[in-house]
Amino acid sequence: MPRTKDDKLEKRRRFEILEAAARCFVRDGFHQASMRAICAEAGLSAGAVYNYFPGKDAIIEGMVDWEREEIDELAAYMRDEKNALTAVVEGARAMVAETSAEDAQLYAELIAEAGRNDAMRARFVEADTLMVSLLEETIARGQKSGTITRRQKAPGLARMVMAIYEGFVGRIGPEKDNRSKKLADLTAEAVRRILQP
Amino acid sequence: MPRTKDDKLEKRRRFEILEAAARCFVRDGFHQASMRAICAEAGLSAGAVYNYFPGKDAIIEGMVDWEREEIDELAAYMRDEKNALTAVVEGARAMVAETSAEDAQLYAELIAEAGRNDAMRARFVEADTLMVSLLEETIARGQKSGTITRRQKAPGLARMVMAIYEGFVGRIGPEKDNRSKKLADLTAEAVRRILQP
DNA sequence: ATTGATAAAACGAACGTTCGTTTTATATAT
DNA sequence: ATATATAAAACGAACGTTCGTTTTATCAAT
Repeated sequence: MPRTKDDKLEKRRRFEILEAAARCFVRDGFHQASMRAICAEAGLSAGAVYNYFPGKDAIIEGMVDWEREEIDELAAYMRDEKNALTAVVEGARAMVAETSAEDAQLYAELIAEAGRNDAMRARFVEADTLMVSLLEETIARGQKSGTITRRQKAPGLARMVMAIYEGFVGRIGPEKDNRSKKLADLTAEAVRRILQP
Repeated sequence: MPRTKDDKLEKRRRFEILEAAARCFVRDGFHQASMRAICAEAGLSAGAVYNYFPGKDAIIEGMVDWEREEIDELAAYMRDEKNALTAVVEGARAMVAETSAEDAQLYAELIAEAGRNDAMRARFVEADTLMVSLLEETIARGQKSGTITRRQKAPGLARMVMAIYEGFVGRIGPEKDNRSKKLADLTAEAVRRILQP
């Protein structure tokens, strides 16, 4: 009898490879990290890794999808929070607070890559649009209930919030003071100033 | 008797090579752009290029210094403008308005590279610190004269402005609406909301 | 015995860089 | 003026390495 294929094992292996690759990418960048290094980090041989992914590009593309999961979590939180202003302000704070230096670096790599790799761009813009839509929706809700200013339309406000959030994530790198709580507080404060009536 | 060395030519050639390299880097990224492609783009042979730069790393590092020049221009404008609030708001607007899609892409590459290349990091942080200091100084001036809110200290406000500016530069990529005037207007509006009393 | 998973070795292609050579331009000597 | 000497500038083939990937051999489990 043949050895039976174990789906659980396959999922776990794929995830382990992606995690190992992420560590390599943070350290060396997408195109300086070698497949050899990724295989070594995953504790597997080249042949094994190529059984789980068709090539390096597929591994790189796998990095984008993690972002989607975070957005889904954020969406769940923001839709549960009744006060729309609080939802956006605390959502932004949490997103910055939960971003490690490694996450920020990987995110920077993704942005750079999305600018010139069509497959990555498509996935990245998709996630971005989802995020902006979520913000617009929540902000419009707040404008209706009066907790958020009506002096600017929701799409414009959403883009401001998005810029602030991404801008502060970008600042995790240069700021030597690594306590991201400070940055998260500033994020929340800035978003609140933008949105409050 | 020998031909004398032409300093003018040397400066110009170096600049031409950096410009050619920038086009390649925008198209392919720092580590996917080959020296061959850069040489071809510059219209020179490999040997010629290596007469002007010791290697690829030196060319990559040359990219950072352009940022410094922009900051110096901004500093000149902000120090001339008497109204500190106007200086910061319009400075931020101009910086976003004058950033092309190619500039934004190159900037994204720089950020990613600075995160893992020590030489680049040092140059990048230096420019970043200069920019934050300029903002702090101008904001403090505005707080003294009363055109800028005193509810938050200058360092915090400076970091908010910085995040907004960089956040909107980052949005040049994902936003399909390429007219950056819209983004520049949003930038100015957001900065004004953060700073006004 | 047969099948799938893994390891290890090997592949051609492309990389950054080097270096011996050729071309180009100019200052002097005739 | 012309010819010559000389250094700057550019060329481009070739180097050794390393890349992503493929092939081959071995192991473990049915």
